[in-house]
Amino acid sequence: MATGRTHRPATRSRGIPEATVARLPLYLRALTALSERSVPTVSSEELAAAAGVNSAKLRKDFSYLGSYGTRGVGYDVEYLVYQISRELGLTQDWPVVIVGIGNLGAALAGYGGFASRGFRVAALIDADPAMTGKPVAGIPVQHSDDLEKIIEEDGVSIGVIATPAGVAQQVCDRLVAAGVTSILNFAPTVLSVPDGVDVRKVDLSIELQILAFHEQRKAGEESNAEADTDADAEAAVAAVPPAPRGTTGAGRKGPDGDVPAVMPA
Amino acid sequence: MATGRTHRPATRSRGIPEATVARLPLYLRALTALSERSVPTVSSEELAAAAGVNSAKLRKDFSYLGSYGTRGVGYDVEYLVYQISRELGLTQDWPVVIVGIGNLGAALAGYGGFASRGFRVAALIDADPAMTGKPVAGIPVQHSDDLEKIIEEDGVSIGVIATPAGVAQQVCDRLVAAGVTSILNFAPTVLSVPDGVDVRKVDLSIELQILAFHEQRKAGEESNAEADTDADAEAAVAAVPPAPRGTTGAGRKGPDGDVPAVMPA
DNA sequence: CGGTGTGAAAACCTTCACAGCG
DNA sequence: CGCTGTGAAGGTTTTCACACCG
Repeated sequence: MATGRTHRPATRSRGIPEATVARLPLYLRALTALSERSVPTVSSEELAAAAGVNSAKLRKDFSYLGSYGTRGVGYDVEYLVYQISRELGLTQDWPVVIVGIGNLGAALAGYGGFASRGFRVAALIDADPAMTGKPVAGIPVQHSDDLEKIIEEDGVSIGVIATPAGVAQQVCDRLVAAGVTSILNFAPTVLSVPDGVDVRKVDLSIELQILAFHEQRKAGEESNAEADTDADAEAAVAAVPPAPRGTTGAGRKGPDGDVPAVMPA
Repeated sequence: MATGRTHRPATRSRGIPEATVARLPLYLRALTALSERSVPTVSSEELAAAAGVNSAKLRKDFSYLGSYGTRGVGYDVEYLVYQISRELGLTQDWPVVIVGIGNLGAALAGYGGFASRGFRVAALIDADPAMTGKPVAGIPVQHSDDLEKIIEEDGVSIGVIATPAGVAQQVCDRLVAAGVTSILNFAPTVLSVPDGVDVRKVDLSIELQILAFHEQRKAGEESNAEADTDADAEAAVAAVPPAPRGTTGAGRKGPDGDVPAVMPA
C-alpha cells in the first residue's frame, strides 16, 4: 500500500514482515481488552480467536518479536501489551494533524481510538475561513495558511488527509515539504511522494467494490451447490465478446451475460 | 480479511486472485479519469503509473480477466472500463444500508464515490430516536427498529456498520439475520459471522499504528545507517521487561503507566 | 518498433505438525 | 500434560524477461 520506498530490503533477520506488522494492532486491541478485564495470561488459541486470526499465524507473528510466551501456559497479557506497543512505537506519542475538516475529518477528530493509542491530535486544519476557530471535538480548527508553521512547531511527522480529492495532492506536497513523513490518505486519489515518505490509503468505495465482487460471485453460485461455476465459465468463453473495436476472434474469457446496456461514459 | 468462508479454494482456473480483485477498483478509477478526459487508449505503463502500481503487475492482473489489450498499442479505455466494471459487478447497482449515523456515518452517506460507482444508499439507520426523520445528505434517517423491514423490502445485501464498537456485533447479527451477506465494518471490533457472509473492515487507528511503526523505524535509522536497531532491541529485551512474571499478583491496568520509560532510543 | 501476454523464478505469507520446554 | 516456538511444506503474489503480435 505504501507508495514510497520499499520497506526494508531485509538486510538481515531483524525485519518484521509487513503482514505481521499489519496484525500487531489487532493483537494489541484484543490484549488491551483482556488487560482491562484483568486477565493475567492468555493462550495463543484464545488470543487468536479474540483477534480473528488462527493460532498458528499468531504464534508465528509473535516469534518475530521474540520468545515472549511461556510453554504450557501462554502469554502474559501485560507484558505482551508492552512489547507490542513498543514494537509499534506507541510508547511515545505521535502528534498528528488532520487536514480537511468535513464530516470525515470531524469523525476522525472525535475518534476515541486515536487519543487512546499513542496518537495526539495536534491540530485540525481546514482551508475554509469560515471554519477557522470553530471547535471540532474540542479542538479549534486552524486555517491552512498556517499549516507549515503548525507542523514545524509541533514536530508533527504524521498527517491525515481528509480533503476532497482535488486538493489532496497539493495538501500532501505541503505536508511533505513541511516535514511530514507519514501520510494517511482518505481522499480517493493516488498520491505521489518522494522516497522515504510512507503513504497508506483508506478508500471507502474500493472496499465496497471488493464486496460487490464477492457478492456477485455468490449470486452466480446459488443455483448449483458445489463443483459448479467452472462449467458455467467455460461454456461462456465462446459466446460473449463485444470486441474491443476490430476483431472478435481473439479474446479469451468473458463470463456471464451480455455486453451492452449500462455503463455511462 | 474476510472473516467468513475462504474464497474459492480455487477449484479450477476461473478464480481471479484476491490481490488482483483488490486492485481492480484502482484501475477502474484511473481509467474513469482517462475516460473523462476522452483519452482513447492507454499503455500498461501509463495506466500503472496513474494507478500507483507497476506495469508488470497490472498486465498480470489484466491477464486474469482476458486478453483485452492490443499489442503495440495498449488498452482501449472505454472497453476496459466496461470489462472491469462488469467483473466487479458494478453494472448492476447495489442498494446499501448504513447503520450508525454519527459523523462517520454522515460522511459515508455524503460520500460521492458511493453513488457514482454502482452503489445506492438505500437507507440510513440509527438507534437514536432524535435522529429519526432528520435528513442527512438528503436522505431521512430511519429508526433501527425498522432495520429488518428495510433490508427485506429493498433487497439489500450490503451493509455498512458505522456504530460504536459496543453495538457493532448485535447490529451485525441483525443485518445478517435479515439477509445481508456482505458487511463493511468501521467499528473497531472483530465481527463474527456465519459462513457465506463476507466482512471487510476499515480501521482508522490500525492504519495509524502501522504508520507509526514505520515512522519509528525511520527515526531509529537516521543516526547510523545499518544494523543498530538490532542491538538496541536486543538490549531492551534483556534489560527493560517487567518480567513475564511468575506471580500473577492480579492485574494493574494502566497499559503504559507503570512500564519503564525506556525506548526513545 | 512498441507494448502485450505469460511462463518461470523469486519473494513472501500461511499452514502444518511436532520437538521440546515449563 | 499443555502450549509455545519453529523448521518445513504448501500456497499465493510479485517480479523478471522475453516470445510474439499488431
